[in-house]
Amino acid sequence: MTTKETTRRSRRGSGAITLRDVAKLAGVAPITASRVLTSPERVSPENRQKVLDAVQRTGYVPNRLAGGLASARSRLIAAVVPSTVMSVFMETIESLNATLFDAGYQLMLGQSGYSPVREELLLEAIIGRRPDGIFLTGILQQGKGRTRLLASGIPVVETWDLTPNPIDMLIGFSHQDIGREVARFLIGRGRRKLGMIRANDERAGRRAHAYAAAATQAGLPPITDIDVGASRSLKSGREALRALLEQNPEVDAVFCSSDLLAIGALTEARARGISVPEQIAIIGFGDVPFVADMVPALTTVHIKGANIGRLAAGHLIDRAEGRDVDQPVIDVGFTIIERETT
Amino acid sequence: MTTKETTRRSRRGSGAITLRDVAKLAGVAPITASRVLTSPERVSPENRQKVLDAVQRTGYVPNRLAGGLASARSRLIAAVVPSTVMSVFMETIESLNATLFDAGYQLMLGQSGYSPVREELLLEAIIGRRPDGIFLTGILQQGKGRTRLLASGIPVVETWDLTPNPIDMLIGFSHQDIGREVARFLIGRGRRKLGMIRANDERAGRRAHAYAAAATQAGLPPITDIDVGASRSLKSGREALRALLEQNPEVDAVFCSSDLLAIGALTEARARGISVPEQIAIIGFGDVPFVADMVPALTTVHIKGANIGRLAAGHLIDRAEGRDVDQPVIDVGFTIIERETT
DNA sequence: TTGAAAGCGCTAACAT
DNA sequence: ATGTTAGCGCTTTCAA
Repeated sequence: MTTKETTRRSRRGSGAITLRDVAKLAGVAPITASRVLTSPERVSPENRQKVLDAVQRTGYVPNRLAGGLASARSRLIAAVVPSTVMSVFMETIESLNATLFDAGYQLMLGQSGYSPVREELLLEAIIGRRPDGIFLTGILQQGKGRTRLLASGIPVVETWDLTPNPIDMLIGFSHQDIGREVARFLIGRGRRKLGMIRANDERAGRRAHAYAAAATQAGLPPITDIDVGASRSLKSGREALRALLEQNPEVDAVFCSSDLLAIGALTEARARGISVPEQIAIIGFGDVPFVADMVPALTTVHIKGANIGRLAAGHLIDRAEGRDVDQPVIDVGFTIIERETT
Repeated sequence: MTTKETTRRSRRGSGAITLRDVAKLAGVAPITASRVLTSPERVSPENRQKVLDAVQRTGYVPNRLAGGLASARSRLIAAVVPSTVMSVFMETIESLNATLFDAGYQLMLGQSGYSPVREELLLEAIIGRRPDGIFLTGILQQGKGRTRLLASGIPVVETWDLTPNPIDMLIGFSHQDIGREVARFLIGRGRRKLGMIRANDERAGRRAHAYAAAATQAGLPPITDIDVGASRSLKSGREALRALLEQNPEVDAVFCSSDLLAIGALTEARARGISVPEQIAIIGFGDVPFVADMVPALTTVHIKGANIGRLAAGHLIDRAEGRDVDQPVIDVGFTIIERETT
């Protein structure tokens, strides 16, 4: 009775039920209760039942902050995306999240907003949470962010791109190949005056370069390239087609850096009575869910976004659980889906 | 020299730089280093500088798991959305996330996938992380989830709906009012045979009911209601319009439960040579970014999604920091934006 | 203004 | 199979 185990302490704490409470109620040591929840097979059926009953009765929900701190495994995965609204990446995030959740991991979402400054801050915030893995949309070439990530030792998977020197794991495809193949595709269908409408992000830039190079290599005149800046809206697609036609009225094919821009171009073409694909062929990028069912259905470059998410989740989980990843770099490729606009 | 401070312990720990390391390097106590990072004004300029230097030199990133555990403030906010792909909620999530990030909070994203079972599991996983606040898309009527949330004591904001008995805070609008006003809007423009195309979610159901009731009340024949199930694709919008016309060839106005369904209906109408708005008026819901610039531009119900996110973040942060929220329930309303399809 | 001590709630390590 | 002990890395409390 003079022992201190019933002593008031209580100047801190959230007041929530703890593992201690559960263990006390079940009449076992805290570690036994802990084992019931993490490796039930290592506890006798009787004790297991007692603990589970206590959990039920108290409505106990384990504090993963504490668990993560003690075990150095947060079961948190962080994902960085440039943007979430109408973004081609969300399919990837959705499957990433679903796969992670089923394996007992939680997703933290960060938006870099296409800004390097913000990305820097974001990475610091992320590392502070000690996630078991980090998912990056795109790749991270040199810079402070890359250094920090490397130093953190946290498993990283870069995606939606390819690079000879990934930080760690990589699941993507070649933007250069896409640009080249789209050019060949259009040329193969008799197009000769190629145009491009694109947002000014780095990946779209690489697609554009390869596209232009392939055109030149085929002996065509230089492509007409319209940069819409940061905006990826349907509206800027419309405006861009207008600008494109002004610069080069003879253009007979346009590669757009996103489906939304392509729909904008398509809309503008229709508004001007330009027939697609007869006078102008239009091809998008991303194959967002609804472009297949429009009239005319959009020809576009399909990326298996959900697949990227699933693979990335698998890799990250493997690494988090100490398993080796046999194929740390995967090229998931792409497909040009021909529909009615080419 | 016989003190234990230099004793090897090292059987645990992640090996990362800790506050201890920084403090040692700066020649101060850990708590002083801690203060530099949380309340710098309480530390002398000299010590402050020494600590900041040490942070720089070591590349120290505070472990927020440990901080959260010690302070009972995780600076984590959890958000539950039904889906992320092409979803009208993403604008809300984006502004929620941005506002939270600027205030030093991190967002955890959970997908309920429109399934109550999954939602249940998700809530348990979320509560386990001890977030400082929870953002819910939609409202949570009775059920285990609601009970658990209430029991957790975590601040909750429900959104995108209204209810007389919110769990805690609420930022939304009335789906019933929308249904009624859309009906009145169409009737006011001379439409008499109203149709509805909708996904089978509960909120769309309430809009549909009010819409139907308003039609009946105005002395119109019963509306024709097409349920597309769980699918919200453009394709199902097309199929739905087909079904609608089969059931009721005379229909002269269609209210769709999402913009994507509306675009589907629009597409099908065009494919069949039905002129919009002359023969059929079409109105959507959500006002996703690009429907304003299509041809024809879609008439739709606009919700200030970004506003909901910002307000919700503000409320959650206020509550997390112990401030009172003077307007825990906010009706952000809606606007019918008339464009070219009505 | 600074620091020592004592935890936050959990789990790894080492017994038994 | 179960328990004891000692932390994880930080912050609160209390004292100087």
